[in-house]
Amino acid sequence: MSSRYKEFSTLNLPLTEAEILKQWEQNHTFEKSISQRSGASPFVFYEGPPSANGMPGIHHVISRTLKDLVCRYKTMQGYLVNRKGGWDTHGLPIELGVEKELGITKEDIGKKISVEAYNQKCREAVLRFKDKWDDITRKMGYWVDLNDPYITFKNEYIETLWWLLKQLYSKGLLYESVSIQPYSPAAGTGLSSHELNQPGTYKDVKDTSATVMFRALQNEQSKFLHDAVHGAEVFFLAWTTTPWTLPSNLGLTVGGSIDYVLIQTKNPYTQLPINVVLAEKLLPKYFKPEEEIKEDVDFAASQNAAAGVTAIPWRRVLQCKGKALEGLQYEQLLPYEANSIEEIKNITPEANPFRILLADFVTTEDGTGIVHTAPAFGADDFKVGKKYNIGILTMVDKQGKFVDGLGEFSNRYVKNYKDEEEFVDVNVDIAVKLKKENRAFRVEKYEHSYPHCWRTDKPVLYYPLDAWFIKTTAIKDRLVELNKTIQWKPKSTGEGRFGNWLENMVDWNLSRSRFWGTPLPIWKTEDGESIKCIGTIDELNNEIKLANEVLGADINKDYLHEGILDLHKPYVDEIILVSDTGQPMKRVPDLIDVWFDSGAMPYAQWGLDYEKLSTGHKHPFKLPAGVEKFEELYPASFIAEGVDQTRGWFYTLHAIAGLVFDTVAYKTVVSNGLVLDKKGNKMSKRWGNVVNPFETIEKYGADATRWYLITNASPWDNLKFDEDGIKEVQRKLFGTLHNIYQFFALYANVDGFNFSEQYIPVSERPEMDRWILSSLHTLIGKVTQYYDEYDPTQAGRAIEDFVGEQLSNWYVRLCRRRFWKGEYEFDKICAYQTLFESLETVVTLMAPISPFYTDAIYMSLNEVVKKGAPQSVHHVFFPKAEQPYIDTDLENRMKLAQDACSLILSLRKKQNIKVRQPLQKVLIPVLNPTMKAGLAQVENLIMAEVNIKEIAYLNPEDTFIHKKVKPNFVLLGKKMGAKMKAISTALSNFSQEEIQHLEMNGQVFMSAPAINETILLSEVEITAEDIPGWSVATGNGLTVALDITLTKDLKMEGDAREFVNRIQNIRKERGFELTDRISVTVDDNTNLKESLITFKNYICAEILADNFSWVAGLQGESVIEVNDNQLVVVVTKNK
RNA sequence: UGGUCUGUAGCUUAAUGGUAAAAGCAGUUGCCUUAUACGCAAAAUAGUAUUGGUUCAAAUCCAAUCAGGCCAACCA
Repeated sequence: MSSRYKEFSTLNLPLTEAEILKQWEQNHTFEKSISQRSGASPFVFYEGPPSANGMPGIHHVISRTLKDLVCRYKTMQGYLVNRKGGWDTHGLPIELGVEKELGITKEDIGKKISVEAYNQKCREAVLRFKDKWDDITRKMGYWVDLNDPYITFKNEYIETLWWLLKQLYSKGLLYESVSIQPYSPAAGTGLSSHELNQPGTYKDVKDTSATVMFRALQNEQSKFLHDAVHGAEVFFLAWTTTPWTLPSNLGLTVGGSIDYVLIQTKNPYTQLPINVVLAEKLLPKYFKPEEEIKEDVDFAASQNAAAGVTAIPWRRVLQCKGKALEGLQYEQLLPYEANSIEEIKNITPEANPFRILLADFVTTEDGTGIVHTAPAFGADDFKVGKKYNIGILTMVDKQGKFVDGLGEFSNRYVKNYKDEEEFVDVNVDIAVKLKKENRAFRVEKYEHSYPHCWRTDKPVLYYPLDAWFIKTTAIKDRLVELNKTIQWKPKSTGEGRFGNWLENMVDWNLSRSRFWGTPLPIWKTEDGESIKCIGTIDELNNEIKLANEVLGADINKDYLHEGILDLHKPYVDEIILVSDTGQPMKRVPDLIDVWFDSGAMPYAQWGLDYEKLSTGHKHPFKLPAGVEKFEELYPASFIAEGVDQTRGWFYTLHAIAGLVFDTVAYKTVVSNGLVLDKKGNKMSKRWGNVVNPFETIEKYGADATRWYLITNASPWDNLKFDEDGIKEVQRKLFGTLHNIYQFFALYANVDGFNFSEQYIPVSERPEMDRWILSSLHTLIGKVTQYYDEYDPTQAGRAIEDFVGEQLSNWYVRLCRRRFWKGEYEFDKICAYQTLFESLETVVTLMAPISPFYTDAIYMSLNEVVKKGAPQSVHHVFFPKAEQPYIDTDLENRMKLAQDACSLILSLRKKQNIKVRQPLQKVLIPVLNPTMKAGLAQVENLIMAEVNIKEIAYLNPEDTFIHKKVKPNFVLLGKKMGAKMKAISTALSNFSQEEIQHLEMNGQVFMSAPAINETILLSEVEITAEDIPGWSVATGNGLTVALDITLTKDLKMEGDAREFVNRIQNIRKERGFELTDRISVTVDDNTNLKESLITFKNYICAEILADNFSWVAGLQGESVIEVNDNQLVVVVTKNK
């Protein structure tokens, strides 16, 4: 135990942090913070795994600070908070990175490089920046266990994923279906949404668009249409920008509540009379108002109109809602062998195509309000097509050309995918054919933005691809219900963004056709009749042997002895299983969505426990030492990530937990906003405005950075990152704290204070001490509440205010003398104990947010004062707000004193009178006895602080003061409502007599016609406004008047004080110790002699002078100036 | 395009629907110190993106618009 408090030189956060970090590592401070809580109730935290294949950025620092501070706080609250780290290691970004590095594309994999070698590369790339991540984790002070992290590419991890998938499969929640995905025929590959979001993907192109006519079948259901036009043909108009999808058409979709009209008109190309149906709102797009005909005329007669006449007369015949059209049938537009009804039924036996369907995605913005629906080539089309079971036709192959059996269009590319010079756009030919057949109503070029493949620059198609899905929609309602039990910060993300997402959820498309990821554990026979879903490695190994036994010789021969060693491609794909009927089964080549990896982390981080598995345990997962039940680790009490994870991790965690275990995965989730640059732009490498967290931490320290990130904006708001903000935190908060500590250490070392004296009960301490301790405990209460509400921003701001305003600027400043004056006895000990306690407590409150410097102070304090204190601030229990300490009245009257001082100082400033110059008197009007009593208790303080000799009070009944009255709007507003305006005006016009009357009687009846109400004294606020004839200042309901007369005595005292100040400066300049005694000699020839002699005793006491003498014509090195008088002095240190 | 969040002094943030919109930073002026120019004080700076509405009372509630962020999409 040291006997002296460590005294630091100037504040150097980065240096201090490095030392603390070393100590933490030597003393295993983090590990102990957990082991010390063993047996305590757990607070479960999940670490969202970062991907270590890129450099960490400042945005990682903010979300990790948030996680860290909650975990530290909960630890201090007495919980056991385990923090297992993890790494996300699969996924597209990693693959793309490797492809870029190797200079290859997806198509080259398996050709130029084997899948085995490629995956090996990925495995190496995955943890490329692990060192950097580990480094930032250390340096920023993020406490997480990185010794035993979960890693998503490990077999045990993948195995758990398989087990989960098998649970889903067994419940019938995992199924294969077709999904419509972006596909690049030129590159021969599907595109991920990530690839589609590359810049420049969407380009404006001009395409041939056609409004085409589908002929309605005449039957009972369509009678109302045909009757309206005397049995003539009726056509549905539909618009498309992709005529090549027309041979695959199987339906027409309308909006149920949209108004449609039947129009009698002529085909502009053939001039034949026709009747068409389209949305009423879109009539102006096709017909001119002036050409509308109201009466029933013979349209066929106008057929012979002169050539060149472009007018298209039209007439409304009938109007109906889309709902009325539902189920109407129409004739196939472009029938060929390949898309005959027999072929359609071949693919989908129960198909019932060529009907009108209802869906709510139909709008009346474009086209005709009737949407041509080809289920193969649009996600919406597919969805509505499936609902109505209209089948599916894919008349375009994977190269992007029409299939055989489409007549003249067979084998033609639908877009110029091969860069043919003679390319003739098949879309134009289709349009021409339809024009000739009286099936096109309008054909034109249409410019729109359309996605293109980023590799080949060719247009992308939406194409049906086989995929495996998780039937999340099956438990949609349950997921919505469970979500309501989750505490979201901010609330709106949970209710709005996440809630909406759940409401509009679709099944989870799990398939990815990539190479580096968790393989889908599903094997199928060639004919697809038989399917096996594998749940564990053991199960797979048994199946491997079984297949070898049944199918014979070479099957799985490499995997017979040790079983499978790596669950990745290509090995899993080499394994052939056998069906119950003896057929060989191959694995479905897909990988699963990486989001399943991270969403399954609550289970997979532990791995499967075979023993529990064999007994059918509900949670067959391994458990870390000391944990008895899985329930101690699940669900999470708290998780936090960026708001961009809403549809990512937050969703997959929620979905998997709901699907497999019917619970939530987390009880509280904080989604933090993004970090923008100081102009509010998103940080991106392209803009070069990315902030390097290493540099920031090195420059300003992790503590200041963390504090800034947390207190500048609420975590869920976006943060505009500005270095100047960190500087300010460093300077203001940490600088101030540092000075307070330094001040304490300096004097405590002089006096040898080490808290060995008995703890002095608060009630016995001086008012100032009771005040700061009361404020401190009020602060503890606030901070605890804010932390508990996951609102560290408010907690931090409250602490900042306390440290800066209360502790430093008021308590320490006013109490300085107590530390250096007088003997080491009661008052001094009180001061030390109080300041010690305040410092220790305040660093404890701050510790979760900025863990380093607070620990440095904590340790320094307790190196001298070891009251059996724990080794680190992170091991102590969070302070509790103790009611006995809290004295609200005291805090209020101190506030009064602070306000009074502030006002008096502002008056001094106005009059240009220095604080060192004493003044005689200040006048304060008091409005009620409470105020007077309060002020009276702090008047000594005020007088000392502003250097005034006396305070006089003006009583309420004193007519000397000008008062003003105004309503208390909160109270009166509710009661008076509409009369408020009149009351407010009337009150402001009150005379001084009326106000006094109100004060004496406690109420007043206002008889103005619009009011007629009695107003109570408690319902108004009376303020003193002015004291005629005095120099006054008003603020915060307080008024002060200053007597600025300078008497001779005051003047002399002022001189003395100035003199003291100059001598103190000399002491400091010469580097004297605080306790050194001195002798002072002053030149006899000065106007100040009278002042100095009068106050000689005071002066000597202040400057610790034993001798004070006068010499005429003194020569010396020090010439000082006191109130415009030059003066030579000689100061010498006494031996 | 849809959903959602945000918009307050030059900048960063405050303000249970309650009436001269509060701070800090930067700039200006002056000042203190046996902890502190990393400090203290003063003056100045906005009428709360816009437009309407509800209300005795709106930065705050409602609607629309505009701008920005995020998420999802881009489908005829």
